Amino acid sequence: MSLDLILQLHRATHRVGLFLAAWEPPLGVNQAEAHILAFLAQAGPSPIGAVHRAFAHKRSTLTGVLDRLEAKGWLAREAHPEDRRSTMLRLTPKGVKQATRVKEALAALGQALAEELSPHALAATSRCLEALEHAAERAGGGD
Amino acid sequence: MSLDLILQLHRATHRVGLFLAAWEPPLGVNQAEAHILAFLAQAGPSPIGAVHRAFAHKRSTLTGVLDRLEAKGWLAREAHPEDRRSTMLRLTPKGVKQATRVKEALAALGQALAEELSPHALAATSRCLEALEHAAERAGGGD
DNA sequence: CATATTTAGTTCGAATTCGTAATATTCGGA
DNA sequence: TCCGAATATTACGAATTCGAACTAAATATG
Repeated sequence: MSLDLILQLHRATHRVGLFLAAWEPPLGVNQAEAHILAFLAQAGPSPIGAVHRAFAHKRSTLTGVLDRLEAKGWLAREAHPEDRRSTMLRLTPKGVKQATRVKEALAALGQALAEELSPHALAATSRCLEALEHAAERAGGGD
Repeated sequence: MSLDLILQLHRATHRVGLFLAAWEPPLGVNQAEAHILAFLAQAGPSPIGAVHRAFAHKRSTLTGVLDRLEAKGWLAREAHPEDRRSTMLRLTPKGVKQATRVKEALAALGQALAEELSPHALAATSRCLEALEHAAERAGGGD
């Protein structure tokens, strides 16, 4: 049953957090911060809303996470050129360096995963997670 | 790349939380509590260690969650018949009722998911998540 | 043009989770 | 029997997340 799948999803997410926490030398970021660094490194400068949609954090939670990353000097809030309500996020050079370390850790996890699963299986999982997101969103989780 | 997969995993987990929070009538539990109720309903009376392994919460966190569930009258801590260090968790009748509601919500999500994906795809995802858990655990996330 | 609604983001207090250390009890093996 | 490991609790401050109210800017509506 897919009840198990949901519980498994939760467990796997926790385990990824433990994995990142155990990385040597320590990354110095928690899971939320790590993911946002990785996202910005990949997507380039992005409005806050894009990050919000990418992770489905509460907005207030996201503000706090961004505050911390900014305080560490890893990202900067800039004016959005086309919408003065909005804020652009850009990694600083130090932030890029930090994001690289996070990506190394995630890549190592991906490597370990790739040894056990075929690319086809990974792609199938990605599609399934996407379907899960859509299903959850449609059925009520709209923020 | 599987970097995306990890980010996607995080996003999907959050969306499940939003889905549960939006369920009507409100479940009255947060995600951690909901999952533990569902787990116990499915597994039957279980030692705390089993729940800990099932979700990879910090032990101190788990103690707090169990305290709340016990305070609400949904579960009881009982002596373990074979190991007097350990504690068995058993849902009360009220807890069973509550767990049923949680399972209905999760089943609805599973239903929405099943409309988009084949059982085969769901099974493949389950295997992939399992591999991810093992990979993360081996590579450093041992608690 | 004036007003209402929507969208983007922050603030702040409360609830939750975490990290760590200390304690107690019991199990299992040498 | 004795000692190390395992199971769980407690305590408590710190860090994180959340919920609700709020500001400000853009957009829609009449």
